[in-house]
Amino acid sequence: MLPKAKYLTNLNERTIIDNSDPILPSALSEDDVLRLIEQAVMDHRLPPGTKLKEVELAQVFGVKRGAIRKVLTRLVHSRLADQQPNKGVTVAKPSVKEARDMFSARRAIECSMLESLAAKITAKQIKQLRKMLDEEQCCYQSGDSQRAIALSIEFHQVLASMADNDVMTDFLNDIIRRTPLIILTHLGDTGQNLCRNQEHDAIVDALENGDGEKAGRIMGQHLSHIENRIKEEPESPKSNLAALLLKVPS
Amino acid sequence: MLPKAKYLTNLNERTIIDNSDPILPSALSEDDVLRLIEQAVMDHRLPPGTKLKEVELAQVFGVKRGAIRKVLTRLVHSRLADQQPNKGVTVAKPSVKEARDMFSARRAIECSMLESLAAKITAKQIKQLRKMLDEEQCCYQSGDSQRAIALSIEFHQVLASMADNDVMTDFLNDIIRRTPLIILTHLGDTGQNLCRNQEHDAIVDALENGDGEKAGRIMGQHLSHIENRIKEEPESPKSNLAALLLKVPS
DNA sequence: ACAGCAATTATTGTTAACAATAATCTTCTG
DNA sequence: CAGAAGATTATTGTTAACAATAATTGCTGT
Repeated sequence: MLPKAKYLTNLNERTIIDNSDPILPSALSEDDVLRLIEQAVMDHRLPPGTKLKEVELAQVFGVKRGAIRKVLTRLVHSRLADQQPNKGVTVAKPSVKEARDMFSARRAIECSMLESLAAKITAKQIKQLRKMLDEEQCCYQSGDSQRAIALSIEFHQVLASMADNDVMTDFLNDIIRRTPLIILTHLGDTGQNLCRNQEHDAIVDALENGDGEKAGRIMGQHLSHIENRIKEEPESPKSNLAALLLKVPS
Repeated sequence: MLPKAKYLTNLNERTIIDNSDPILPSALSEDDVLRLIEQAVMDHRLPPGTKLKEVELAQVFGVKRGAIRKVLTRLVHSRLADQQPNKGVTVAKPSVKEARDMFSARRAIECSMLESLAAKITAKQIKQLRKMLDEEQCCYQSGDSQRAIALSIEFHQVLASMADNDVMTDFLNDIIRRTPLIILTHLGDTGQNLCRNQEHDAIVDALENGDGEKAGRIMGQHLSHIENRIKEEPESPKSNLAALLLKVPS
């Protein structure tokens, strides 16, 4: 028998990115690896709680363990993953409190950004935003909901970049990257789109009229709508477990 | 001649924490080292632009280089330090834009927190806040301005912890840790206290009355006052240099 | 003197081997 | 068979040696 293949030994049945061929298109940089993992988390391909083993990841991406180690450190620092000493790192499972805090933070940041943006937004930027929303609508109607959701998220990020506050933008992007984890752990992978398109439209309308206060108010409601859909849901694991355990033989 | 001392070889004249004796009270943990460096930055003992050499730090703290390496990574990630590949890491020098963005972010976050805090703050917490402010005032009058400034900063942090939003609190603490760098690079080490005590008092008053909107408004003004003192100042290095170089012999 | 160049030193970056810990499997005994 | 004790394997954590790069020094010729 031949020895095991060099790159794909020891993989679970769930591979993270792609296991069709030995993944070495060239050397993957540390940033590349980080982005690939982040994207996998955001795309729900890497569910909360998944163990991220160092050697396995190193083999998958064809990099040294040290590189993976640094990437994991960064993931932990941005709270996309949890680390327990000597036990490894797993993709994070945000609590409901954390979810609530994150939405509250988003409201504060995004409303503030909209108010400053309304005062300086250009016609060209309005046009760009409308184009994005049109494209998103197209994707929904043509059934490409994966891309539609991505565009819906990107809408918020583009707004942030237009507001031109790097500190807030970084923070917001951190939160946005963590939101899919909330959805997945507290709502399940129902695949429903989470942004209401007409609210995005209304935000752009308010911005066009220079009404930052109104834009902020709509954004606040918009985020609350998303948050409420999550808060309604019971905390699945515990309740399920309890229901199973307490089932008395009748 | 004896060989060089084991722990204090190769140190610059500016030692970072203390060079009075070989610093090995026991093993310093990674977190300890991080906190010591952060504190040194916040206390203006480690001015912006200072190079943080790995081996030197390792000797100072009596830890391995690998540990320092991880600490530096964390400092860079929280933007207290800048890293250039193959050139090492230096204490960060925030730009004026970054300073402006940071204050804007602080306004958004702290105002939002105050509004939610006002709705739920307890009499006991009010008492705790007033006690802090009294103590701060005492320190000023007794000349212990170092401690007074620390208390002034802590006031903001305690407000955040009372608001009980972990996501915002983490973010705010990051920003607060970075503010001393702004002060130092754009205003110089004038040692003036940067928070107006009477504004802190007014914030507590508004909180006690449950008037979150007013508390937030005062906080916004309060932060603007601090920010303006910085923005007034010209960007020292460039302008000074130009003034010196362009001085024509008359 | 001083610009250019080579050699040296200093500093950061990487890696493979080792150590420590946790998880899993085996065996043994009641 | 249950379950504890021990052995084995798997995984994470640390370190010292090496490599790569940048900064410094010293030299040389004009």
